[in-house]
Amino acid sequence: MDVSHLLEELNEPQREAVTASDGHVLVLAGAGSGKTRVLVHRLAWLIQVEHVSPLGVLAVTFTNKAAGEMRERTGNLLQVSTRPLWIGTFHGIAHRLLRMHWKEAGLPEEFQILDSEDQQRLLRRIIRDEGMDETQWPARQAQWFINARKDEGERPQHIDHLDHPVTATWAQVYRRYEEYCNRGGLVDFAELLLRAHELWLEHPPLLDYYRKRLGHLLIDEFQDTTAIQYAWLRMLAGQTGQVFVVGDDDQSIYGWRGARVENVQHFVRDFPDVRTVRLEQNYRSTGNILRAANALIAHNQARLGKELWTDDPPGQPIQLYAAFNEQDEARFVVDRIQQWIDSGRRADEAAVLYRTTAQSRLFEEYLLRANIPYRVYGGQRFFERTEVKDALAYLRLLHNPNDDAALERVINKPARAIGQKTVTLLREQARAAGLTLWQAAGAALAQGVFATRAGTAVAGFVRLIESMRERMQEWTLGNQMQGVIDESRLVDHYAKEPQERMETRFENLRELVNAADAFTMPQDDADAGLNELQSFLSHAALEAGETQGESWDDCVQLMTMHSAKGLEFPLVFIAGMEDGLFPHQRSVEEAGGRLEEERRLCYVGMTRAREELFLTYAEIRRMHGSENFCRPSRFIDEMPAKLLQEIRPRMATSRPYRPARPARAARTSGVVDDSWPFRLGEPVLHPKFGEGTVLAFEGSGEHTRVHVNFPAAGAKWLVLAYANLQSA
DNA sequence: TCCATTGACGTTTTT
DNA sequence: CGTCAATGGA
Repeated sequence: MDVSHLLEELNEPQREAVTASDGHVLVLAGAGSGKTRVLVHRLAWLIQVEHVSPLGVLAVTFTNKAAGEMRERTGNLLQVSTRPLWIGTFHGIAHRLLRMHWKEAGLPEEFQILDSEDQQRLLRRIIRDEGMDETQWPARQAQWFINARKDEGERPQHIDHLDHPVTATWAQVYRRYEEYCNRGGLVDFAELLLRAHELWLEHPPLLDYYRKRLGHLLIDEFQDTTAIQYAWLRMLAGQTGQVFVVGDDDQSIYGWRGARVENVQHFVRDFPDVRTVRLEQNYRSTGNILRAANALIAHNQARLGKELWTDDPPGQPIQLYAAFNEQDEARFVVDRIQQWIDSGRRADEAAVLYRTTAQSRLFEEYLLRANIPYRVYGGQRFFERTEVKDALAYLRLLHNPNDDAALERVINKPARAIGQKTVTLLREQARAAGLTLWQAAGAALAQGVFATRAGTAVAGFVRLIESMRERMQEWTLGNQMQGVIDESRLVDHYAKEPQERMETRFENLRELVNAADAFTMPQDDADAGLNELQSFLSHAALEAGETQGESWDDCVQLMTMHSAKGLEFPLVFIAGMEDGLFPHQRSVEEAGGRLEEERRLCYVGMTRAREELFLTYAEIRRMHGSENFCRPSRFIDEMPAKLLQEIRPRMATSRPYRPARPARAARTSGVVDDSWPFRLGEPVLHPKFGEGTVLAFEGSGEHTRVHVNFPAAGAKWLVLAYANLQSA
């Protein structure tokens, strides 16, 4: 069989990885080195050349997007249906296993997935019920504790250091939380993985079946695997499974949420005869960008070692802009994007990357003002919106009324006279009897525990849910969705909100009905024995939808460096290159390699750029309400100076204070902004207020306003045309 | 039950 | 400074 099409587009190391036979493979794939291509070609190679059955391959990724992309590209390459291939996220695969073997996993057939918001609400509930002080024991921290334990594969009984009072308290919360979840058939994200692991651990015949069936395992983004994921993988591989992992230790940026880079080293240790292949040829960025990124990452100690190179020309130097303050930074970035667009390039080729989400605000403001369309990644997703989750909660109750998280959410939405008092009573009853809220409501009604009014209200709610359950059984999914929205009168609840808010909520609910209407159950779910409703609800939890529903067309891309991983753009700005912000103060202070992770994040950010890379920082930045003098990021100093070009000489005069900052090498004189009559930071003279310092500009033409700080009169916004300012 | 004021907090996020 | 959540008065 002619297999040249599988190999001809590959370079030597890529080919070596794709065609490796017998044994395990570790591919250390640098940024932009064709990682996905290698995975896809490997998959195709196994099937077409080694004649492995498509049913015998499992390919695991971290995100749904990556899984979808792998499936699509594999389909294109193989020109056959990818249906039988098991490609999915760790969570998706674990979920499927639990659905197929719910009995063995000790779950009710109708178990539901809790997303992190549900989880947090439930924990808040438990902490209150336990009579704990919420300010001292925040639900967020409980969530962090429990998920971290689960990521390590630990149940409450496995927890060490119970003599430590804090640990003991959280362990107790963990225990209570488990009880709640087990009663209601609720499974959070971390639980999916842990249960799937335990499923095999406790059912050797089952494990044996999967070991025999899945002889080839492919894992993407291996540096991001957690302890439990690695344990799960090892277990599945056993002595016979062939494992092919792809990862980059230099791009490990999720250590803070349980990812373990060490797994890359462990892999070589734990599996026999691992063949390691390095992909170092980069097909994305210019030579200068790669040289700077290489130099930066070389400052990390704990590395397997890798150096990116390219056949392409060096390109432009990396441009460094020292902004006066954060406004000036945003202004500069937006100006440059405007120039890019004016030169005939597209807006969506430009990306602004930053360390913290809060930084997006100013860029949005300036882009809005400049009339440049933009898109912010990482906002709320469709299935996470309040109204969508409310409506879904009703649907969940139809499916499983013992779902406490769903019941609590909507029992008084819209207001049905079931107030705080009644709900508290209900919870106490449930807790005392070890029942779910739904069961407790039934029992309390039978025993006449409630006052008359409350009793009527609760009975009304119970009847509502029961009647919907009975009547909607055979309805289509779309009709069920519309049905619960109508009959719950959920819209009453939003009707009193401000007009605009209300309209978006209604719009989203219509959209949700459309989504339910259009939903077709994936074959995988059908195979796992799910009904359509189960499948839809799981889909909503596991794939919360695109970050922003809006159109994708020709928008400047704003996102954190974390969200930028895996993407690439011709023009990239990394903003806020200041010590304390990036690397972040918290990471610098914390021991244990946090700084190295920040450096890797910077490396990830830089290697997103194809053609041009700008680094910007502000000398003064307003943070938490007060002005801070900033030192440029240490990462800038870790790049070779000859690859950097400073765009504007730092202002030599006019600042009242000088930040403590080591003197930097001589600067090339660059472009001075000439669109305004004064420079930022320049001293000016006002006839009435005296001498002041220019802080910012706003607007253009005769509407230009200027922000000037007068030591005598304070900071003022003045209309430039009338202010009669002179250079001092 | 609802809105408005007050207060605490401030890194990164997918599933 | 800006956001979000919780509390308290009408």
